[in-house]
Order: sequence, then structure tokens, then C-alpha cells
Amino acid sequence: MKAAKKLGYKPNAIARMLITQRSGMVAVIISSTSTLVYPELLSRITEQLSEHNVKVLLFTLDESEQLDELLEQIWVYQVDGVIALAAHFDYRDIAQFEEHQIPVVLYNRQVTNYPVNTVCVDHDQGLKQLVDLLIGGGHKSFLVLSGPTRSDVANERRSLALAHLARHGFEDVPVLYGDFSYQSGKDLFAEWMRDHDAPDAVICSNDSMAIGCIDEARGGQGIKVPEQLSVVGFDGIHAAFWSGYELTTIRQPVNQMAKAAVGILMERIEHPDAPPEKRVLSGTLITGSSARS
Amino acid sequence: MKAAKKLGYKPNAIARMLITQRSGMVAVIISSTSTLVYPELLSRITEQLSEHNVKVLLFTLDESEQLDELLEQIWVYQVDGVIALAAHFDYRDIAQFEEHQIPVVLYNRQVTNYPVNTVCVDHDQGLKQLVDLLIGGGHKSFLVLSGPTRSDVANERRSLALAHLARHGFEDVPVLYGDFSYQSGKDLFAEWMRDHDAPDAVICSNDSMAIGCIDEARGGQGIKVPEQLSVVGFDGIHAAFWSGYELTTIRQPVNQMAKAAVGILMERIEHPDAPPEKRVLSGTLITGSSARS
DNA sequence: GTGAAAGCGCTAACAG
DNA sequence: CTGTTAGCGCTTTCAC
Repeated sequence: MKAAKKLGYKPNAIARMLITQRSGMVAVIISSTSTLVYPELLSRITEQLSEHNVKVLLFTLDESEQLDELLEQIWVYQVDGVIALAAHFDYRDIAQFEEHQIPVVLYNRQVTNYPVNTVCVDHDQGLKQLVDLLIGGGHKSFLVLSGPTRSDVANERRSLALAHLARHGFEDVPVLYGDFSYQSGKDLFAEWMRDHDAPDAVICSNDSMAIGCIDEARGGQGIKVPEQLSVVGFDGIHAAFWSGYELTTIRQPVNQMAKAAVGILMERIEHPDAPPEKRVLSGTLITGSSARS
Repeated sequence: MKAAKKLGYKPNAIARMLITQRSGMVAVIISSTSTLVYPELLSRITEQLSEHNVKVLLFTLDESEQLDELLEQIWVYQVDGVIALAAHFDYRDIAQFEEHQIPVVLYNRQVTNYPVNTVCVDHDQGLKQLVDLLIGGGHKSFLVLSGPTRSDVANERRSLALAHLARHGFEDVPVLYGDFSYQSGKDLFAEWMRDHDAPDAVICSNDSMAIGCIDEARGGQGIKVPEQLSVVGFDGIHAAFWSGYELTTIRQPVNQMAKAAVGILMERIEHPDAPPEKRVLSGTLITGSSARS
């Protein structure tokens, strides 16, 4: 040991991976936009993993067609597990992971009719709280600004918003589709106002769109928020708390969700036979000043 | 080959790494806040690297004391190179990389009196443009809101702001220190206003602090921006362009910088003897409506 | 041209 | 308890 110290010996992790059949690496899949929502999420996940002495091999996926190439890389690099913050997975993708015996945890996404490990914020509860709050505030006409239909999260939030509105008797609520960005929230609201009256309330798929909508209402249309128009978002990003907006929204418990995702993954790496688990964490209703209640 | 296809053979990247003495992995070092400034920067770098068939091994560093542990990991994992978006490196750290023959590229940071590969936005030019614009707008009293002294970027931006102000005869401009966050910009400006008059202009180390300062001025203090107070930032983050702020700032050319960083690194991996290179890219002055000019 | 073999640096099993 | 050895899956060399 003395000699090793003196010579500055460092074990070679790659040789160790080869013999132990364990790479000690987990693939994390992000998109350009997934870090936009939660800049700190990736850091949290990395921290959690490094407490288990696991390294992060980062993959970005913006075009969903490239998923197959990405999966190739994952097999080749012999990662011990995968955490997906981006991408849409169908049951065939998940089956491939099972074949390769690589555990996967999906973040805020599901695979219909197929058991898979997921960590999700409680979208149903969150949208119920938001809709109930708006209904309680006496709002009668609504507009939904949704993220893109190719996004699992957008689809879930939109359909739940519509379902909860329907529960209160509001059917056929109009929906416009954007891309989760500030600009799309702004543009969609401007588009709506070109040939419609302002609704009482706008329900947005995320905070960025809600902020865009508020800026357009106040700046472009001269509509007072929340006096004349209520706007709600989802996520609880930093800007939602800025005093210029003070958004009414649902905050995702990012730290707990990161911890849960890593926990589930490490458990499956240790015990490959453990059955899939869905963990749903409640978000926190933030009663800001962008909506009357 | 037919048999290989049929059996679904996938080469084992780890065995290949062992024999070729090339891991095909690059370590990227981020902090929780570095992704806050540019959510897309990490994606861009990852994309660029994957065009060279290089994978990203992600490291996060929030406490600078943990740099030594991190370096240990880097030696052990035999990465082919390192891109550092976070952390402060001194010449001894860089010397270690040289010993291990691992090329490094620093992003927006320097090592004094020591040759090292860096990619930087032109802070000097940027702050000159901002200060000249403010001087041209007739501002006579200034306040500087700086990031923390432990941050290389904050120190560089602060001292350049002060130097350019001095060049116009404004010495002893007051400085307050925060942590780059929205909240610190807001708090510092409130603190200043408790026992001082408002300055004509506030120069902030980044856009988040500038936005916090604007919100505090408008909301907390009832000061009109830009009529009574000019505020400038640095970076050109997304929110800087929101119509609620329209910040006057310098936009970093993130895409080009990501490309440059990866280019320099790949060059050093191919040719380990190439001398260190500093590449400085000009930012773009964004003349928003947060400052009179 | 095809085929065999050495060896990358480690771990785990086993012998002394 | 210390020391030796097989072998992880690949690339490269060298013999045929």
C-alpha cells in the first residue's frame, strides 16, 4: 500500500468494469427543454447517484426519431441503468430494456398498459386543485394553452385540465397548442385575442407558457392580470416566483422526485427481479397573484 | 457478419476502451447554477461531442472543496478530456491534468499566468459597450451588483465594469456582493435603498440579478425603469428578452462557444502536443428597454 | 486473404 | 494470510 501511494497508483475503472460486469454508470436522457424546466434537476440526480458511487453518462435527445440510435449506444456502453427525463417510450422500447436486463426509471412519463418504473408528480391532483381554485373564484369561461401533442406531459396535463373542467360542467373548452415556450404562450394568447373575447381564465401546460400569456395580456392586450384575467401554470419554476408574476401554479417536489428516481433505480440494479413501481408525489399548490380565487 | 446480425451481437465498448486505451468519454463539469444561466449549453456541448462519437461523463461540483475528489474520479475513469463549465482552477490543478496527459478546456474562466485552453465571451468588450452606452445616456451615479468573489466570472465582470467606469472618470463606484441569483439582485438593491439615494444606473454581473433589481425597483421602491433608473445585465438568458423586462445586456454566443470548446478539446485529444489556446468570442450588445442610451 | 494469440488492468477464485 | 492465475471482450499483430 505504501508503494502504491508513493507511485501514485490509481486503479483503472475500465478494467474493473470489464471484470465485474458492472460499469458503475447510469445513462441519463435529457432534452434541451427538460433542463429548461428544472435547471437543478439534473444536478440533483447526479448528486444522488454519486452518493451511490454511480457516474452519469449523459445523453441528449431532441428528435424522437433518434431514440433507436440512442438505445444502441446504451447497450454498447453497458450502463447499469437508465433514467429518462425526456423522450416518449412505448412498450416495445421498454421490452428492449427488459431483454438487456437494464432497469429504467421514467420521470414524469408513463407507458400505457405496460408496467414500468416511473416517478411522477401528481398531475391529477394538481390540476384538480388548480381547476377547483378557478371554479371557486367564479370563473366561467376558460382557455387551455397546451404543450405539443408529442409530449407525454403536455397530453396528460391538457386532458386532466379538460376532465376536471368537464366535472364542473364546462365542456368543449377551447385548446391551443404550443411548444411549452414563453414565446408560444405569448403568441397563442395573441392569436386567440385576434378573433375572440378574453376568457375568464387561462390554464397553461407549464409556467413558461403562463408567463408568456401574462406578458401578452398585460403588455400586448392591456388586460389586467388577475383582475380581468386569471392565468395558472404548472411546475413552479424559479421565474414563477418573481414578483413581476407571482404565478398561481403547482410546484413539483424536484428534490424528492430526484431522490425517488435514483432510489428506485438503485433498488432495481441490486435486485433485478423487483417488480416495476410507480411512485407519484404530490405537488404543492402555490397560491400566487395571477389568479382570483 | 450475418451471424452477428442474427444473434444481435453488440460490441462491448468497455472491452474496447481497455484495449485501445481510449475511453471515448469526456468529463463535463457543471454546477447547479451553470445550467441555470444556459439551460441549453450542456445540450449543445453534448451534441457537439456526440458528433465526434464521444460520450459525456457528467460531474457536478457545487462545493469547491470537493474538486480534489472530483479529479480523483476523473483519473480513475480514464476520460479522454475535460470541459469545465464550473469550478475555479488554479495552476496546480492544471498541472495535474498535464501530468495525466488529459486535455482540458475551461469555459469562461482563466488561470492567471498559466497557459490553458479556454473559451470565453469577450467580457472586456461587453462591459466596455455597456458602460459606454450608460455614459452616453448621461448617467452620473452608478452602483455595481456583483456575483460572489469566489466566482471567476463575477470577479472579471466586476473589475472590468469598475475599470471602464474609471476610464470615464467615475472612481470609487460602490459595489454590493450577491450570489448571481434573482433574489440576491432584489435584496441587494433593497438594501442599498434603505440608506442611499437611487443611483442613475445599476450594472449587474448577470441577467438574473438585473431582473431581481428591476423587480425590486419597480415593485418595492416605486422607481421607474428605465425612466428613473437604468439597469444592465450580462449573458442574454431567455428571461432577459421577456417583454416584462427587455433587458439591455450582452448575449453570449452559446452555440459558437460550445462548438469552439469541443473543437479545441478534440484537437488536443488528437494532437496532445498542440499548445494551449485561448479563444475569445464577442458577445452581442442587446439594446433593450431597461437602460436609457 | 483467414485464423490464432497476446494482452489491456483488473477481480475472484484457489492454492500454498 | 499471502501469492498465483484465469479470464472479462475486445484490438492488433503476426503467422499461415
